[in-house]
Amino acid sequence: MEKIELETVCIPVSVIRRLPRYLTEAQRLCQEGVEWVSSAILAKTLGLTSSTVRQDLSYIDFKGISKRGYSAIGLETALARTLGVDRDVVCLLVGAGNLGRALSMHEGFARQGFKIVGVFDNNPAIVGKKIGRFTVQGMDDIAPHVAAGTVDIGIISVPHDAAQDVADLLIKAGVRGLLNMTTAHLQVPETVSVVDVRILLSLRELAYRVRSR
Amino acid sequence: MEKIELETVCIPVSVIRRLPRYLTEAQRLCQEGVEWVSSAILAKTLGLTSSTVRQDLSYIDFKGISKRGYSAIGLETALARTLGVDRDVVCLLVGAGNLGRALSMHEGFARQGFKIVGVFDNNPAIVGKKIGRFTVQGMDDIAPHVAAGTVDIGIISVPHDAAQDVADLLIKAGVRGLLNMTTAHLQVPETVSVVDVRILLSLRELAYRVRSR
DNA sequence: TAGATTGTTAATCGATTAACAATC
DNA sequence: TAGATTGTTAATCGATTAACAATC
Repeated sequence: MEKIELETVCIPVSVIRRLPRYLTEAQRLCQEGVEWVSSAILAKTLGLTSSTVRQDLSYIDFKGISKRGYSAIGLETALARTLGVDRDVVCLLVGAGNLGRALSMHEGFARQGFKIVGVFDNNPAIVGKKIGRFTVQGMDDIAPHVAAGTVDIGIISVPHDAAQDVADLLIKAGVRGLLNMTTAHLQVPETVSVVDVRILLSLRELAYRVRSR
Repeated sequence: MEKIELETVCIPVSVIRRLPRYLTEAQRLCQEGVEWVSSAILAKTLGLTSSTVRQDLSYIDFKGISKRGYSAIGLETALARTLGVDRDVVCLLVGAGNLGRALSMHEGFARQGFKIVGVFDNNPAIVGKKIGRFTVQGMDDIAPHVAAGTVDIGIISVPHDAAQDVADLLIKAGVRGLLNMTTAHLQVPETVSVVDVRILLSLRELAYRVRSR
């Protein structure tokens, strides 16, 4: 009785967080016409050790070559495949305050394959208003939008106290990934992924570090 | 020959990152009139284990009480003192694109003690324009501004390729802490602290996690 | 008092780094 | 060939979790 091992190697979260940075750097190197890059150079550029770089890259389906290093193009291709960069990621944005507005108008995201397809807010004074190329929609419009099944990610940029309700609503509608821009901790079922971007907490961390010297 | 131990306990970065979250929660509890909170409840609310909570809180100058837990007010006070929340943190913002504009107009930061005192950009088409209550200044105005010695933090929200130059300029002017909103890795001397907020990388991480299920 | 909850020590877990044989 | 650089294993480091005596 043999076991067929379906080599779906699980990539640790710590590595996943760095892969996009290698991709960005590989793209840059390709643009500049650089053909080969060593783990030592990559490490220097990204603030890592060469050991970490080699460990990380061992997770993707791509091999370097002794004495030469990694092919920039090969690296870019393999990382893009691993991260699924070829396909657009469809996002909904909830919360049309200053931050939400900035995110919805940020061309950088669209250029990198993150397409915002709807902006929502619960404030009647804002609903119906134009923000860049979007017309702000009410919260009731979220569910039908998600129902189409094309939405990958919900971006939450509402006040702290509204965050959990918005998360619940998005999850109920079927969204499986949340980018949490609030200071709240979101309680979600196992099937849903959350990544936190907490600018205020980062500022506090920084303030502490600057002062304690 | 005795050694006098100056108990300046160094708080690990992992703990520092969580302290602001305890503070936010303690403030909320106080507002709601809650007097006592246990490590188990705090853990539940913040998505941690009670063990982690007790370990973390052991670093601040404040003790809980067996059977009752932590006094919400005492916790708030001690955390505020540890994090230096009483004093305003003075920030400069460099890069008046969508993101920079949003940050400069975000009242939440000011309310939490982070005062932006100047917005700068190298684009002559933007310099002199009004953004909220700010008039965008040119890059040459940064150095004299910092020279006054009151600036704690520089916030960098410029394109990837300009990030390092801006960091160098801010550091040369005397800034000791940088909030990096770009995808670039900043090379800085040991005396300077950097905290990264990389929204695009967070989006990529999330996209990967949503897809690999 | 009995029981709940802390503070702290020890055990576990995972991530990073070091080391080195394989190899181009 | 000699030397540089990879891929991978083993060692280290640090963070998280478990356990439990102290204690209110």
